[in-house]
Amino acid sequence: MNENNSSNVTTPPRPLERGTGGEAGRAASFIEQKVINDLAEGKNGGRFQTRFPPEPNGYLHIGHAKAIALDFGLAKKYGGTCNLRFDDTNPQKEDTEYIEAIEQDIKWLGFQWANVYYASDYFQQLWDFAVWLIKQGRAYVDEQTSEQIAQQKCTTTSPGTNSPFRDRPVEENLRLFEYMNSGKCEPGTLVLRAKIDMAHPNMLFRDPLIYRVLNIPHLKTGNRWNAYPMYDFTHGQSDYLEGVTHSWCTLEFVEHRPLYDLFVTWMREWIADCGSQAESGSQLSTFRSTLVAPHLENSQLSTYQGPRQTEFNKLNLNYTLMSKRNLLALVKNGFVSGWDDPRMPTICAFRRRGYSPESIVNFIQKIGYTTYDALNDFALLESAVREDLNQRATRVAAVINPVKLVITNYPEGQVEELEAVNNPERPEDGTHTIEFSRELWIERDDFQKVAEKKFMRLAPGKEVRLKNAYIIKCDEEHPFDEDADGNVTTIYATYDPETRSGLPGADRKIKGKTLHWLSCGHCLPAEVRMYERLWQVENPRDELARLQGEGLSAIEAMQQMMNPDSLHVLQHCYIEKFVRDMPALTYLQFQRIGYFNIDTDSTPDHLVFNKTVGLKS
RNA sequence: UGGGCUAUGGUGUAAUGGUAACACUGCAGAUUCUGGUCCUGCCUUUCCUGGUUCGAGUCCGGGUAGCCCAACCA
Repeated sequence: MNENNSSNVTTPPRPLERGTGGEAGRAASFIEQKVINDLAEGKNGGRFQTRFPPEPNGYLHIGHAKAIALDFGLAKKYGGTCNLRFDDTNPQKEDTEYIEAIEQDIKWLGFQWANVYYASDYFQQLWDFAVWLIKQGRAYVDEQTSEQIAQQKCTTTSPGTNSPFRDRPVEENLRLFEYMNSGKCEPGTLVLRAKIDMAHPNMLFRDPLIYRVLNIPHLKTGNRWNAYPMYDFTHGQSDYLEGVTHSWCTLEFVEHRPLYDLFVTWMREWIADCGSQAESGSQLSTFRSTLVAPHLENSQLSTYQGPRQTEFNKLNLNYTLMSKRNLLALVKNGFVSGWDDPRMPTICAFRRRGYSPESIVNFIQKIGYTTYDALNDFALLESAVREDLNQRATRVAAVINPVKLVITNYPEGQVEELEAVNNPERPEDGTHTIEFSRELWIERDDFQKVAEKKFMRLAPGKEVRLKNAYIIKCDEEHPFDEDADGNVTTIYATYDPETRSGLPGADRKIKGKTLHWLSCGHCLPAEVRMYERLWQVENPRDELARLQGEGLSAIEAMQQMMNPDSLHVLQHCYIEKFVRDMPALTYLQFQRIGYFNIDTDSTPDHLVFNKTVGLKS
């Protein structure tokens, strides 16, 4: 190999500002402002703790990246801690596959958790708390069907009515709650409900279900539990038990906040009550430190004011469907090749597609955090990825729609080694060698039999420069061969030996542009996968709802919205030998075409590339 | 026929009662051995309506529009 070949073919990640907003010139979001204020006021003794709480029921998508950048990003920026907590309260949808993928994606994005917790870690405390609520007369076992319960909750516009089981005696409630968890209780027959207000304007307060029977083994707790707590009865309490100070979530949870606060308040009462029944002060202290935020010092516990939920707008992107449920349907129905199909909005898909983690995080910074339900233009994301890849991608020549070009005055059998810059944005990345010879591949699009008005590339009698090589001129007498259908099969040109890049004669100015090219005898065949948007409608979320409202199934609606041309596999492409042994996911720029990366399917004997995003044109 | 949240150029975001700005998109130009990058310029903005105030995008009232809530999902 040539000495010029640079050793750092894969460009190392640039050091990057990881703060969430607040960089020079950028105002802090309202969320960040609250953190700044809380810390300035010395709330929670100056302690600051967040959590990222995914349910392990699917892969993370770019919407999660927005939450991740906030939860982890602000914790890091302001000296707090962020824990990863799996909200694993529904064993019917959860899988360890997802747990591993979620951890991998968070790390890939460049963030670190302090601890990994599971909501299921607190099942015992939640159970004990529920028992206490029953004893307090604040919870009861209902044995109506879900339809009956729904009917009694009534509609958003009119008050509900009480369950006939609302005033069941405490002893009976305790017995039935125990039975719910026995494994003998038929799922769907009994639920535990909090006794609040069936006429409350907030539907969530109409005696919410807090425990249901599933009789399904749990990833973490196995067969220990058969009755499982619901989200609203778990989330705030988990935050509290962990010592979370700032609990951030998306806007659809705004009306959950009063319930969140209520259950946290009740839990404080329960803990205080347990404490008052303890026999001595030291036991109380022991009890508190075991139960509440075990990692916290007593002094930190004493200043802990409890978690505060704040909501921000989730990420919506045009031409993108984000909900995990629908992404799962795409995978299950084979509409895409998997969770990491490069057309998916998942983190793993963006990784495979060639997006850098920095570009995703930068995009998140740019769109910010507000309480407005925005629909972001995908161009904002593409601009972020181009900005980052322009700095780091290794430039190579690839011809994706080849046509043969013969340099008629170049000696047959002669081969020259020329120098190509790896990245003009980073001279320190060095150069590599390319071969020039009589027969070359160029892009079919770079030649026109009769040049259009603004066409500045190759055409009969016209001059262009071949990148890093010579100025050539297309023959006027016999410029090309064509087949019976008029397709050009070979183009003929002559080169000007004085104009080789680096020679004095190379400075000659010509009208034509600079073309990329490959020597036929010195390049490799390649498969290139070109992607377009998966959806043809700008707002798939709303359109899906609309079509389903018209009676279509989700599958039918998705088929109707899907872009039939979202994937083009180009089998007969050529690329420089330079890339042959580069690792999968290497960031590349195919000069004059776009940013590409090496697919995870690629092998040295069968190179496969994904189009990340095109160059601006 | 209830409750909650929201409204600033085509898109997103800022302006914390005091000159409406930044990025993206689009258009035009300059430079260019990538029709890329870099550089220059341009286009386009406070939902409506009352009020408070010396002064309102910002505060208040009334409209209008959009989103969320009637899962044994999270």
